[in-house]
Amino acid sequence: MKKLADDILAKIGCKNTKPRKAVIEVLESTDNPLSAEDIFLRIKQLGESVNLSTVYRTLDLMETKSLVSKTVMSDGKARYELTVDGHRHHLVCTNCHKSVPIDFCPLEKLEKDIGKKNDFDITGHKLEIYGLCPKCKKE
Amino acid sequence: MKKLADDILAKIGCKNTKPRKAVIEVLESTDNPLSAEDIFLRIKQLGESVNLSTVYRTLDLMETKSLVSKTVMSDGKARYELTVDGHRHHLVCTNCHKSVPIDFCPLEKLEKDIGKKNDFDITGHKLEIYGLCPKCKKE
DNA sequence: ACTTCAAATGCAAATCATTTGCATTTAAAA
DNA sequence: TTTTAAATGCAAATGATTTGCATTTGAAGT
Repeated sequence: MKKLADDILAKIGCKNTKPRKAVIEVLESTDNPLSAEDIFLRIKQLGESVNLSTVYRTLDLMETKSLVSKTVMSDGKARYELTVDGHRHHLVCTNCHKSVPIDFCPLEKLEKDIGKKNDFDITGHKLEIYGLCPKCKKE
Repeated sequence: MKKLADDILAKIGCKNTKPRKAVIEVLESTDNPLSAEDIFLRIKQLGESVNLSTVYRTLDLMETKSLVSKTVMSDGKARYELTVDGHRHHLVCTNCHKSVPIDFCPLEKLEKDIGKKNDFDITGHKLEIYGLCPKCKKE
């Protein structure tokens, strides 16, 4: 079977290595942003071995190619997610740090106007909504 | 003359010290988010002396009291700004890192609906719009 | 004003996510 | 296969932020 990971690596025009495939496959398998270490650990759980540096290098590479978005969260760690299926925003629990993707973007229509008004060439945006998730509410 | 810094410190109920006043005054004097080091350097320029640790401690303190908002930017450094006059979003130049405050918030009305839909207690959000500023566009 | 003491500061050392240098390995072009 | 630039692993470096601790200081009570 053909894997998305292979397509992505082919598109970037870089070597199709096992560590890179592993990183992409982990990112594919979730809809929450993951930290480099999350990804590292999940790869290990799958029985493979990668170096954390390589995870970082792969993520950086993909970010430069706009295939991954990087967001530094308030805990000081960055979270990464595939942008292959369009950008996405999240509800983030301020207690347990879990996040839930939301399916719309209030910026899409506004960006152009804002850009014109301020003479900026808008290239993107980042939005996160914070709160307490159902579980943490109860505690 | 009465200073905002004094009011703020009184409100938090903590000691009114020179370093803390200096941090708040620097934050008051700008409408861009500043890094801890930015603040540290500006205080020095004003002829005063503070320790960088103290700047961090003051910012942390104020963040816990919701008087300052902290945003970790993609360069890995956090930027801080007063929230005294309500929260605010910014246009951030991806080239020179300058930022311009924008005066509206597309989330205000939507937050409640999103919260209900996902069973979250929403406490806030963070939004940044990226692009090239007028200067950097030309280069 | 003076005393007292918890709170705040300064300094240096520690932390921790991320980055980097370099020797070794590997994908893929010839 | 052979070749070679690109990628990896490992350990050490980096850099923003945090922390431990001895010293200083604001402000509450006298």
